Amino acid sequence: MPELPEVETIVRELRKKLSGKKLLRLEIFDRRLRRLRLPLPLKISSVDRHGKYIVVHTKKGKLLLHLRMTGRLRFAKKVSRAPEEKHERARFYFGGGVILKFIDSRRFGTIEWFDFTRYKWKTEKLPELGLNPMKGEFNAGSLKDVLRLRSRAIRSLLLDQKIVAGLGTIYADEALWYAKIAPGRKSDSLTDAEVKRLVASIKRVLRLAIKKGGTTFRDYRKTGGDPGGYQFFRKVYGREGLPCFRCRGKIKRMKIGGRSAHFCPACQK
DNA sequence: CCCGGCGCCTGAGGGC
DNA sequence: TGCCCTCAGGCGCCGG
Repeated sequence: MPELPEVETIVRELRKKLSGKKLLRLEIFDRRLRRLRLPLPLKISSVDRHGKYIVVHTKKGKLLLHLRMTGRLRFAKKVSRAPEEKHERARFYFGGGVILKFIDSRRFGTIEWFDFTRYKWKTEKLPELGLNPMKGEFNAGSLKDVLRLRSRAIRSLLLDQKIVAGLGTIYADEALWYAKIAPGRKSDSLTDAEVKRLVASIKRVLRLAIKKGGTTFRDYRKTGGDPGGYQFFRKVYGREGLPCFRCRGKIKRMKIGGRSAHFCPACQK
């Protein structure tokens, strides 16, 4: 599941390879993407991340990609005419013989084009996002403010992209473990000290995961096909029944808000 | 407005 | 070995 660190890793690779290049041609293999139309050719000015969205900037508009669950981007040198991999959904051809494949077995991934001439008066279509955890705007004060407005399980709030942009199941669980906060705690019950720990924990785990190139649990790969490395540093995600690295308690898995959360009941309070 | 629940999808994995 | 069932989970949408 690509979350902020995985998307950031991909964005950095795309930025390096695509900045200044021209997108010449687009091939669509999946009916779900058939409505996508681009004013080609398009010169790529830069590549950015917004939460879990990949944003490709051009003068004419923005291309928004979301990998959802199983989406992958893979650079290729030479390709045959038909889709080469089982789940190749689209293919981008750039100048200089650079080819980028969009592969997505579950088909939840999206590619959207926001044309500047049109989206100026249709801004409501752009995804609405909460605090950016990699920026200074994300601090104990700002997080406390949004957490106090609600009374839901903290785990559910952390997954809400309108509250904090970029966390998914893996890093929400990891951050709560570092902060020693139980995932089921009501958001408005957190003390100032706990919110402070949570902010530090989120920043810490995201930074480490970016440094490791993300978590490869199943589908995620970098654009060259290599796996990330954070899975070797995991504290709770996917460690059900194994001993807690902090207190030796047994890691538990529990449904919270319909999604399974991993945590240590002994040391997360 | 807010929240919980469902649907979208397909492959993996468990039970028998 | 093979079949069937459940589960995985980001996010949009719907309805209470």
